Order: sequence, then C-alpha cells, then structure tokens
Amino acid sequence: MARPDTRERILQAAERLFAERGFAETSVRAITAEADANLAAVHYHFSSKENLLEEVLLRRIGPIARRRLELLDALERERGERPAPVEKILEALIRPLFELGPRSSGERRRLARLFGRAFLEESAPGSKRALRRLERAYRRFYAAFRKALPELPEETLHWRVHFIFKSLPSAFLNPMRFHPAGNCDLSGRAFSDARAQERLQREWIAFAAAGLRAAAPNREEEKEGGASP
Amino acid sequence: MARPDTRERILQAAERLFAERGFAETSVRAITAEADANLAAVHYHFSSKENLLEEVLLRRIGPIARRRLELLDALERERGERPAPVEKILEALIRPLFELGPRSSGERRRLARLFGRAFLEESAPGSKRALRRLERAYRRFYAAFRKALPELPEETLHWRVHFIFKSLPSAFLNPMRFHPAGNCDLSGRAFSDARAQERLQREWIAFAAAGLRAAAPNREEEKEGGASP
DNA sequence: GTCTATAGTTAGATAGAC
DNA sequence: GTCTATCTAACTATAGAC
Repeated sequence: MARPDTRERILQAAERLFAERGFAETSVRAITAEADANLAAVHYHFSSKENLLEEVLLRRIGPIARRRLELLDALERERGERPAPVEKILEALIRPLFELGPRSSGERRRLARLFGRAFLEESAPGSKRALRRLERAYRRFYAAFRKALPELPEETLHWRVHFIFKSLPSAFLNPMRFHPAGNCDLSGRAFSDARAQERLQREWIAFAAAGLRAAAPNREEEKEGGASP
Repeated sequence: MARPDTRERILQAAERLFAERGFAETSVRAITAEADANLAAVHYHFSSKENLLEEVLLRRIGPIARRRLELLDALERERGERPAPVEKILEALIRPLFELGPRSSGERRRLARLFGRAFLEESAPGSKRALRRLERAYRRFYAAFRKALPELPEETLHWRVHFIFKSLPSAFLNPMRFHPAGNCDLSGRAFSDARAQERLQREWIAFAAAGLRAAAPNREEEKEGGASP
C-alpha cells in the first residue's frame, strides 16, 4: 500500500474539502496542507483551482454514469423487443451509486454534498462537463420508462421521471437529516452496512415503481367553480 | 409603490446573489452595489455577512414552515379521530411552496438554489436556525403519515417519508435541468403559469401517494444463494 | 517535479465625519 | 442612518531557484 503520488493526494484532499466546505470556501492552501503537498503543486498538476474541481467531479461521476448505461444496455439486450419492467430500470439507475460509491457513511455523505453542489453550480465552469455525462444518461432512461409504461400521458411520465431523477442524489447519498419522533435512527447504519444498503435500494425501488405505475391524475382543467366553455 | 428602505433592498439583493452565486462567492460589495446602498450599511443593519444570510433564509423558510403546519392542523381538526388521506397530507406539504413562493419562474429557480445551498451548508452558522424550522415540521408530518398508513412497517414508512422530504425542494422549485429526447419542454411554462402549477402539484401528489401506499417490499435477508438457518 | 518567495487582488470589517 | 476612507487579512497565481 504505497503512498499515492502528489497528484492523487491532491485529488483526494480536494474532494474531501470541496465537499465539506464548498469550492469558494476551500483555499488551495488548505488543499495542499491536507494533501501534504506544496502550494504550487496544484497549479503545476491542474493549472487552476477550477480545473481541479472539474477533475474531482469527473473522477466520481464518470464511472457511475458509465455503469448505469452498461446495466441498461444489458437489460435491454436481455429483454429484446419486450419492454423491461420498471423495477429493473430503476435498479440500473441506482445500483451504481452503491457499487461505485464510497464505502463508509462519512464518505457517502461527502459524495452527496459534492454532487449536490455540482447540481447547484451547474453552470459553473468546473461543473459543466461533469453534468453532461448525467444528461446523456437521462435521455436513455427516459426512453426505457416510456417503453415500459406506454399508457401514461407524455407529460405525466415526464414529471415522474423528473421526480425520480431529482430525488436520487439527495435521497440516496445523504443520510437523513431529520429524524422522526420515534427511536428509529437510520442515518448511520443504513448508509454504511452492506445489508442495510440492499434494504434501502429495495425500499426505494418499491416506492418509485409504485409511483411510476400509478394511474395518471385526472386532468380537471378548472379546479374551482367554472363550467366548460 | 415606494422604494423599499435600505434594509429591505439589501435583503432582496442578498437573496438574489446568494442564490445565484453562493454565499462565499458573493461579496458584501456586490450586494450593496446591487441594492444601491453603501458598503457599510450591511454591517450597520446586520452586523455581519453571516447574519445577513440567516435573515435571508428565515424570511423565506419561516412562512412556508408555518403555513404547512397550519394546513396540517386544519386537516387534523377536520378529520378528528379518523386518519387523514395521504393525498391531503401531501397537499399540506406542498401547497405552501407555491402559495408563498415567488411568482416568476426565475424567482422560483432562485429560491430552489437558496434552499439547496442551505441544506448543503446545514451546519454553517447562517443556515442552522433556518433549518430547525423545517425539522419541527418533519416530525408532525411523519406522525400524520404513520397514522394514515398503520399497516406499513416502521422502517419502510420511514424511508418513504425520507424520499419525499428529500425530493421536495429539488423536484418542485427547480425547473428541469435535463430535457427528454421528445419535444416536451416543461421547464419554463410549468413553473410560472398558475394552471401548470396546479397540474404539477396534482402530478406529484398522485406519484407520491402511490409510492406511500405501495406494499412493503419483501424482507429477504439474503439476496443470493444461502438457505435459511 | 518540488520548493520559496512574493506579486497583485480582493475580501470583511470599522472608525469617524456628516 | 448614511457615507468616505482605510485597515488588516486572506486569497490565487506565478516567477525562478533547486
């Protein structure tokens, strides 16, 4: 287990600090101190702080996006002409977050923060390229859901896929911030223990699949009063 | 329509800039320039930049959290001993975001970014107090769902409420970032037009209610191989 | 590749006149 | 309450020795 080289140590330190404090709040000085590297090394290896952020994001998002598409491809090949069941599509969407994500609860939390920031800073120079990766995946998954649920109105399906995609990073990567009144504390255990993670995935798949399959809501044009024209 | 006083102008400018660029990325100078106020005015009225952030957040989150609880109270009074239908509970959760939120699509987007940042920066001094408000609401809503769905295992319900709460700000306040392959562009219209907003609320309530009501997933302890002991 | 030293900028905060 | 002027501290980035 040799000590990683300077470049790698900087990437690791930057990921940790960007996630914890934010991009602007993290100084290059803090990164190099944490990485036990010299101040100038960041500019030598990455040429700018912005560029370093981009590398940090791509290193994480790239493999997840790739794996999602791999799983979806395999699923579609296996099914041939028949549409895939929504549960299987949802599984392709979520498994990579656990397979390729960090192991510990603390690391998982950090990754959530990192992704969350990237979404908020979607137009920032460092985030753009990384988010394109996810965008491509979105279209493929939308098509798969469309095929699996041909009876749903276009707009309804659109919203449902929207709800699902939007909730993914926060629901999965972030431990629960709010605890219920009861004594059921899921935040720590659920995100670290392998079996609990399996459980969490099954819970989410059941929840999302039911939401997707629900009958489309009525399209009452006026809500109060008002007869038709 | 008199021009708001300095304090108010600063609050508005700060909200806009914090949401768009982030807290650390926004200088007090930029805020006062935008608010057409003097540099020193921020420290006179709020005593620090951190404090200004706290005021900005509370001004938005406070009324929403209050209104949610009002609606839930009214619903429970009306129902008496009988549990409220999940659709009604979900409505109490989401209506205030539209009633009290900003009118235009651009403003709504800003609010989403502001809340998103607050969640990410949950432990930062400026965000803490504002988030406590939402935390209190969480417990009340959890209890209402618990009563409405007594047959669900505790942990399953917990996760479902978790999914719902986590998805709320991103799913509602943020226009869709990714567009589907089709020509159905919801991002602009759906968030500004009043009728489209009604539609969006109905879509979400149908989706979430179905997810909540789904049968709990089986509790297979081992996923692969392994017979029971 | 790694380091020291520093240039050049910008930040939050404040003192004190009005 | 509002303004000007200024303090002090921190930052990114780079030049140049080793």
